[in-house]
Amino acid sequence: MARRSSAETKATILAAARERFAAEGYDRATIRAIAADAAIDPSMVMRYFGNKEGLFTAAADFDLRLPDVAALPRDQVGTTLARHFLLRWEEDEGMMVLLRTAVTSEVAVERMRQIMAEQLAPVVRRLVPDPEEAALRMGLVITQILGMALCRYVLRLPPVAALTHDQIVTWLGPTLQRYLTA
Amino acid sequence: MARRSSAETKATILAAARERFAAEGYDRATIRAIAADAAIDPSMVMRYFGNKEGLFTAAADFDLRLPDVAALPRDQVGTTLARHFLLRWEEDEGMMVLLRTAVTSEVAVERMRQIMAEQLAPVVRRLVPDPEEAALRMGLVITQILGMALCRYVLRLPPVAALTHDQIVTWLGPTLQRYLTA
DNA sequence: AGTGTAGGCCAACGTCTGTTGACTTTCGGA
DNA sequence: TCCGAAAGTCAACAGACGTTGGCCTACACT
Repeated sequence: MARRSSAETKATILAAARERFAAEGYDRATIRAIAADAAIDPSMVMRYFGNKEGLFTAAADFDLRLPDVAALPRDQVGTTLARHFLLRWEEDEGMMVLLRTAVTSEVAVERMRQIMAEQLAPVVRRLVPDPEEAALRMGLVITQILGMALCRYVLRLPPVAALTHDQIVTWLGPTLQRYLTA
Repeated sequence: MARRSSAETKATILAAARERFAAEGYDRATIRAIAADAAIDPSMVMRYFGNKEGLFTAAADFDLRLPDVAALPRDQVGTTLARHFLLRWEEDEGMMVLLRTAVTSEVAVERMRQIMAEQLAPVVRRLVPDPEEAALRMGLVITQILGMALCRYVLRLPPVAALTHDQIVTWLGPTLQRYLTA
């Protein structure tokens, strides 16, 4: 049996962890199950990631890859942002990991605040110079974005899951536009 | 030691369960902890509610108490709904129970779908007669409402938690108005 | 060929969980 | 006064979990 390299195994475990955390949340995603998915012994997970929290931290790391919306025509900010987040949710499991786990784990909430502050806040601040108002605007935007993600990908509420990409962009775009520029 | 009646004990357990489920979610809210809060033996919980799922079902039962928005002036639907949900979130722990647990438990999701269908759908359908369009409108509304509740009460994101009631009504009202009537 | 080391496995630990059944205590009605 | 049902306690079960330490084994380098 060919033996895997350290880096390969680590990547395999991480991929399995991301899937499990995204699908089941922190508590129900057991190390034993993740190890089984990766076709490895549970003790290897500990070797590479220290403990469960370490594994989670590695699995919940991601980049929003936000475009510089301040460079766009001002009236396209809302729809552009809506479309961007929609694609991002569907291609990066890390975002789902964080949303699912943040509800039960204080560590995950802290990580979410951090990502907001580091990745979303600077972009918003380029649109809204006043810091206090920028915080307000960002807060409103995040409620609508996370609300859509929650209902569509986590809860899978039928009327929301049935929406097409174009419908979502058409309806959420103006909302985000108003929250940011009105 | 004065002995409690069956109904009293059951109510005490239920109150403790609601608090624990709302604060910690389904998995972390243990029967032992709930029983301790109610100053009772864990086995009594089983006696009164059968099993953990039965206890949860009882704790997650609640009424949205939606007003008949179709009777209002049409342009006040959005703000009225925003204000109503805001108050409802803050006075009924049952809603928090369901939101927190729905993220990890399929049973809770099913219950949430049911409440939407039974309590929210009829109200929306009085505003939007066409059933297919009513489903679309309701879906949009629920994303914004749950998104706000998630960010404010569960994740406690600072910019969202800092909002006043009036700010929320002022900003979310027009959004809901557009989702329902535009 | 020999050997050190990195990758991997196995068995077990202590703890916590939901759940069960048998036992004890209280109290209201015949 | 007695007695049976109701309210409550106690101890234990079986399973799952995160985590640990010891042991094996294949491979690269001398």
